[in-house]
Amino acid sequence: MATTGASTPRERYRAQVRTEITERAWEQIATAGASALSLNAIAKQMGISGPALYRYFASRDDLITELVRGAYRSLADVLGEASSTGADLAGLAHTLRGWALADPQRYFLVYGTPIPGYQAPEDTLATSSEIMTILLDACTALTPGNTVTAFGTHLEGHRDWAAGNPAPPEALHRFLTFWTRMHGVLSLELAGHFAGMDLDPVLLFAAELEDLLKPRS
Amino acid sequence: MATTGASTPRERYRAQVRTEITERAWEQIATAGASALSLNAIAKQMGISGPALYRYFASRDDLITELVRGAYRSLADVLGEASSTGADLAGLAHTLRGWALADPQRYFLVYGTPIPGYQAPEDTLATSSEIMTILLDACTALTPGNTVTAFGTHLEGHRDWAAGNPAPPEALHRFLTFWTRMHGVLSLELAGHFAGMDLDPVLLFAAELEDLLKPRS
DNA sequence: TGTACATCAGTGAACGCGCGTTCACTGATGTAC
DNA sequence: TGTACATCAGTGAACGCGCGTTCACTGATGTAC
Repeated sequence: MATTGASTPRERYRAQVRTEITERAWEQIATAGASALSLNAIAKQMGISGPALYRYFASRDDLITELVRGAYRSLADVLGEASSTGADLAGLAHTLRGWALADPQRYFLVYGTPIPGYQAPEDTLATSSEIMTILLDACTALTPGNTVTAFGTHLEGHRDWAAGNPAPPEALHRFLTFWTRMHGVLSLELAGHFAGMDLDPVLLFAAELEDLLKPRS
Repeated sequence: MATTGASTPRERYRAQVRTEITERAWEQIATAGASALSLNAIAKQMGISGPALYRYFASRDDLITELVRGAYRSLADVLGEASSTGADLAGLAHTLRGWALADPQRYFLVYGTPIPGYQAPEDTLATSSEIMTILLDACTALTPGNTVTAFGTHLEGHRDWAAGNPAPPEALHRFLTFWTRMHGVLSLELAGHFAGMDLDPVLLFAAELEDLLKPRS
């Protein structure tokens, strides 16, 4: 929760209205999906005229960009918080799951179907790295004594994305496995693909996590 | 490739135009995403007037439904073909990957971010079962001698979705693991999340597949 | 084979709608002296 | 404390646009005798 420097009444008011706009925007996304986001609809819901929103966001794209930024930021914050209070990889996994379930459309805005042509703002790359770093460190804490896999060896030669993180190859491999497996279970669960199957998604999640935590051959 | 009963010239013509409409629709989805699908735009691209499309599809939703149906059908066909020519679980995995890479937006239409409020047509449930059956059988062929997991035991009591398939609990568990892990790698790859990372997605896919094929403890 | 009729693909005008965005404005809030 | 001025949030009218969909129609294709 980064504190803004706002201090004058006007600045506080502006910040408050901006916040309300983004809240309404999230509500709308949850109801009809990100592509149905409409500035006029948000204004109507807030009881103000459409053009008034242009005092707060330069365009519709600008608002979406802000939402994307907020989603990344929120995930980085929640994982950072968990990690700094001692959570290990299993704890982070449950934090991630809680964050995803709290607002599925927020999860999908970041990790779901990309809108062809839409480019995420550059500064989300930094937040994305922040998230990876937290998870990668948790993987490093878990790997001592593991055998290096073939894929781990590949990664050792292609580790630019790890941004200087000294994680050993086993940790790099485990991080990717963690990411893709958690995403696999979560995204199918959130998309409702297990809905008619009468199975308990949390048990599947737990089983995948347990397998992930085992020492690797 | 189920053969339609069409025989008169008019029926053949109709089928051909319907096909062209869906082809243009796919092109448009690939360019701007499923939510941007516009009947008028398709008509313009085909050089005919907008209302003419109503001879072929009752509404925009009807067209989308047809696309969804086609996507499921196509995957079931391609997996069925592979399976009936002797492919094992690994072969099916590569078939799935090939199908997904051939048209990412088609993959996402089925397994991607759901559009809140949109209901897939009921008959896709049958095709979905068809897909599951093929994969489940391949899992069954792989499981003899494996230990039953806790999650496998849970599934034994919640196997209605397997539609009478006599797969043992280990196979049920392995099927779900197969599904979520493949989806995890594929959907992140197709969404471009590995793009800036300079790693080879096919190696990650292969590593996950290899792990999946190992006997389970 | 030729004529009379039915079918049906495609047209063009029209409908109401909601969208993003601009612009000149009013009126309230804050600032300077 | 009171007045003069500047800032700026919000309004309402207007813009052009593309959408899905309907309707009465024209003209070509197919069918029946």
